[in-house]
Amino acid sequence: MVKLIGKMNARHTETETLILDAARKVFLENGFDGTTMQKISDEAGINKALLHYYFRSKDRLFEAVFVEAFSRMIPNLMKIFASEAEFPDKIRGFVATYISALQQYPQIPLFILHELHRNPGRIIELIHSTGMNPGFVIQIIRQEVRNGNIIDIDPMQLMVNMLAMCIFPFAARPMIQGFIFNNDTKTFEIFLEKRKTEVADFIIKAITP
Amino acid sequence: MVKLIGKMNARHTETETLILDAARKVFLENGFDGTTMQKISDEAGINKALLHYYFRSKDRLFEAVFVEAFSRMIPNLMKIFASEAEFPDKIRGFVATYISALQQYPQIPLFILHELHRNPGRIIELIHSTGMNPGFVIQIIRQEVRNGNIIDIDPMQLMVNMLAMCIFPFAARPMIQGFIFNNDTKTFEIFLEKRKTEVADFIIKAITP
DNA sequence: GTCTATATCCAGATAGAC
DNA sequence: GTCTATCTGGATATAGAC
Repeated sequence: MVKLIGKMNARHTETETLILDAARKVFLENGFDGTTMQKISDEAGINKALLHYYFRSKDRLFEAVFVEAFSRMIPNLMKIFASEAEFPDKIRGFVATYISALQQYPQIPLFILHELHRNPGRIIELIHSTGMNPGFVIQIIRQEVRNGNIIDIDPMQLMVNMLAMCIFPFAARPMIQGFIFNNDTKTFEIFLEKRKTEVADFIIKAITP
Repeated sequence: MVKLIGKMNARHTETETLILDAARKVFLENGFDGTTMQKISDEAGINKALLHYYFRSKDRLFEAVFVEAFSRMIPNLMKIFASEAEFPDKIRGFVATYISALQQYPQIPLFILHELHRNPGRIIELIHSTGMNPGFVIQIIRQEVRNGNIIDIDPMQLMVNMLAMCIFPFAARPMIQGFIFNNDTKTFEIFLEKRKTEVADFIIKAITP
């Protein structure tokens, strides 16, 4: 009994976690089509057949990784907009927190964008499963416009602008780093760090009346 | 001789063009890993073996498509910045022209971003082969800052902001359309149309002193 | 130049020993 | 639960007939 409790409390067995870690790494780097079960089992240091023992198919294993990554991409950052802070401070909080979150998993944006393109149908299921609601932020923005706190701007456009400036640098990293920074990783990271405040300032200046 | 001239003037034979058109379509939609030679030959309505007759391998065929797409992605829009127009008008021209260009090939952004991620080394060759120079635009912006025509902003940050707001909506279309527009294609297209002026206004307001 | 047929390889998945 | 061995399908690529 005592032994069992120890085992039951762990949501995953050791091997299962080992596999998921390896799968996350390989899938995020190479996408679904670019990933083979062999690569994953090599990364995990176990046998290929074990993958099928724990997760029945490549699809199921991918789904586990994708859902996890997706929930990180659409974070509960929305809560920042629900706070009582002034609107400009909400912007500042959102931008800084979001960029910081993405810095921890920089491959997620491109991964999600590519896989959503491959299978757009998956979106609908996932929207509901994450329980997030973009319409909420839209409402907040609309209210700020009505109150005259910000200029008359389409909330959708503002929201996409915000997301674009936060997410794009991660998805386009090879291009930006290669073109503009002569492939210097360090410079690019400083650039990202500065964006946490620069982007917020940029947006705020654009929308204050 | 006369017959030959007719043939020589055509850069590609009929079949070659047929293959390239099909390859472009399939590669842009599915990426390198998601594409099979079978799909391409089906799309072209010819035999699989013919692909290898005209282009030796899948890699070579892909390269032809990629280079063409890449040169569209990094357009000679840079020339707009070389004109004698006022800086705000340059912004307006760039945004409107770039978004219009992308509307014609909406899958290009995600395709390029994904493939560059898969093979970043390819960038260096291509930067030179296209003969484009991002440093040029940076210089223009820096000059405007010096002249006091725009606020003191890091030219790199401004440039990335500009590119992000133009390109991101195309790369993230399934997400934006699915989340914000309830999967309504028509609404999304109107949204894009409006961005041609909205984004420019947004940027100009953010950078005018 | 265009086809059919085939060689070769590697992927995902399963069977069965331990 | 973990391994080796193997099945089966589908991929790129080539050989050779027409």
